[in-house]
Amino acid sequence: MNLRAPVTLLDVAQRAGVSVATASRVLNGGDRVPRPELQERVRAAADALGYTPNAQAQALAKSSTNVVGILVHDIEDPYFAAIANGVMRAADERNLLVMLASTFRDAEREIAYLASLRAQRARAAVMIGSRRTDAESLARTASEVGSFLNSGAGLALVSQSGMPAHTIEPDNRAGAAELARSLAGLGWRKFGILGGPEALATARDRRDGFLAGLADSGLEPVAVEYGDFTRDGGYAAAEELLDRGADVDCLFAVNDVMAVGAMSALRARGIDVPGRLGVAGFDDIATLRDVWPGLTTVRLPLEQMGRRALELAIEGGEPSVETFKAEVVLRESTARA
Amino acid sequence: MNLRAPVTLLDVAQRAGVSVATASRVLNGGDRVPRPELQERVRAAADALGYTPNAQAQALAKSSTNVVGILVHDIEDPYFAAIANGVMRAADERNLLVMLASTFRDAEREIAYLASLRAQRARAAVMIGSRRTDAESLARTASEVGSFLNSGAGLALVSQSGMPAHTIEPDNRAGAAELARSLAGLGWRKFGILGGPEALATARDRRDGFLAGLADSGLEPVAVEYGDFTRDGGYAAAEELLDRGADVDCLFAVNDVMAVGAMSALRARGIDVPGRLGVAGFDDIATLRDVWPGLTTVRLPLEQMGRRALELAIEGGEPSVETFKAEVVLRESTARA
DNA sequence: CTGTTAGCGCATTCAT
DNA sequence: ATGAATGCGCTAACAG
Repeated sequence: MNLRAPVTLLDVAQRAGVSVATASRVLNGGDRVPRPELQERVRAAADALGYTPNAQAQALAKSSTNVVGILVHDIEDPYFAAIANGVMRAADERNLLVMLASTFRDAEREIAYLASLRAQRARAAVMIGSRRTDAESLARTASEVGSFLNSGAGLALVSQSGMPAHTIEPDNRAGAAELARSLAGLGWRKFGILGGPEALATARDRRDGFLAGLADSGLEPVAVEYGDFTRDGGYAAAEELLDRGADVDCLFAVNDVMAVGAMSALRARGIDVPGRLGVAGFDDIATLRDVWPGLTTVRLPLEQMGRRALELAIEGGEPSVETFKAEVVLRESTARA
Repeated sequence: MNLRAPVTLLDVAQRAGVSVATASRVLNGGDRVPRPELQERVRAAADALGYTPNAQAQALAKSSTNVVGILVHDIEDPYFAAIANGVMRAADERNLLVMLASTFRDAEREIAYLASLRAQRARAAVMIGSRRTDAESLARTASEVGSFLNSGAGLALVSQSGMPAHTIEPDNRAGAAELARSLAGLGWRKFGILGGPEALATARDRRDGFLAGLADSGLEPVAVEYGDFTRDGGYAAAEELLDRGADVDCLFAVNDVMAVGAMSALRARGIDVPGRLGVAGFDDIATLRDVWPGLTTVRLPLEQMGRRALELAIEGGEPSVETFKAEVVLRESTARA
């Protein structure tokens, strides 16, 4: 009740006329509990004084915390938000506190955050999103990942393989391949691919999968254009491709936000979708399910992937790899007249 | 390097042949630094051993942490994600670690999280989003807020007034009023309002502001329908309003996600926007800027609001109220033929 | 300038 | 069943 009055366990114990040990036992549980009468006395004293255990001290004493970390590239990107949401729900169910960091796609920042989590003695961490395959920074990240693991904490990565930790992989290749076959089945023939940065495994896999799917249908892309893995990247790539005068009838963007950017670019040029050009994306971002024409895409169980990642990170054990299937969702943006 | 080997400051000190105090001084800084030679010895020993300071112990020793908390209703909602992003950027600049909790709109959970932050001795916290004005739970929240503040931590609320802490308020009323006047100026006359839960101040203020703006133009709404503050809420409210056969020519949804839901409902019924019905929202969610027809809305400086909230929370001091202006953004969804 | 020492708040043996 | 004492890892006086 008083201003700035750090009430400690000792205060509570004294007011209740017991030892700190006893107070600790009733307020924390775990151990064999004291006699009912004492319990009440302690509890009464505790909230009379407005006692709040000092989590830092507890952590130090039992050398273990209940905090887990989440690393994402950008929490505003709905893809990451969805996965992070799954991690957070799972954490909440286990009474774990979450430290969330947005790395803004900066490898240095990411490494620094991981180190911070280690300093916090976090119980586990989940890293979401694929890293650029730049040899040097990848090595430095791997090194920090090693230290993290060695500290005894658990770790799981989503969409990033090659690290000695649990891995959750969306089946990007298979999903993209199936999408390609579905699109071909619909009658589309002249495909243009809007790829992401070559350094991102996720972007590469989706492109390659799509290519493989086309091949299955005896087709190959008319054009491939690359851009950032963002809305603006999709917009720019689409413009580029159009400027080059590529003779395409359907565009596949390696993720939904790029696809939406591309649709805006087409609209700006008065190109009707799907009338003159079909458009498809990947992810099935919930927030984008109401765009018009409805975007054909490949659905990923984002939230579940997040949940599972946390479970694996907490469980620890030998590194494992779990793949989550993707499912094609056909909507109006690729409907044939 | 070794598995599960908690390297402590003492280990480093011994290996460097100095005292823990010295080791602490060079590894942490702050104090006057020891002679260069010792510094190197300590640093060398530190990373030879792979030393990582124990943040818990540090916090306990200097009774202060560098963690701040963020409470949002739902991190998947782009509105919250945008504000949280601002908070996180500001935190990053100050080298503060962020604990993020999604309360899933559960008051109990929110209170529990605040208590956890207190237990963690968080330096400050930012609560985003307006709470339901349910008397009892509001009182309990207020109580926990009081405790939090009393613990010496800073606090700032975004979109929630009435608490004895710093407050960031978007100017919902003025923004909605200006939107109403703009729309009226465009020639729209028969307005339907898709309101949010009456218990949410944000939803109420926007509706009331819109009403006031209409009044300024000598108009009043033809119909008002309420729904959840979500995409589905907007969809349902729009259907409801249509089913009642309300004679409207323009719909105002109190936020963008509701507006987008409403647009889908209209589309499902073959109602052209803006041909037969205009539609407007509020927030100017970035992810929705590519919907078609482009959604007329009211832009809020979401990220800046988040940044400012953190600054205020960290600064502490007397509770203040800062209002952020909103700006009408006219797009195709309310264009008159 | 550097080393010694006493807490920080709590969990936990070990006695009683 | 309870209390006393020790240590968790580190910082901050206080000495030397």
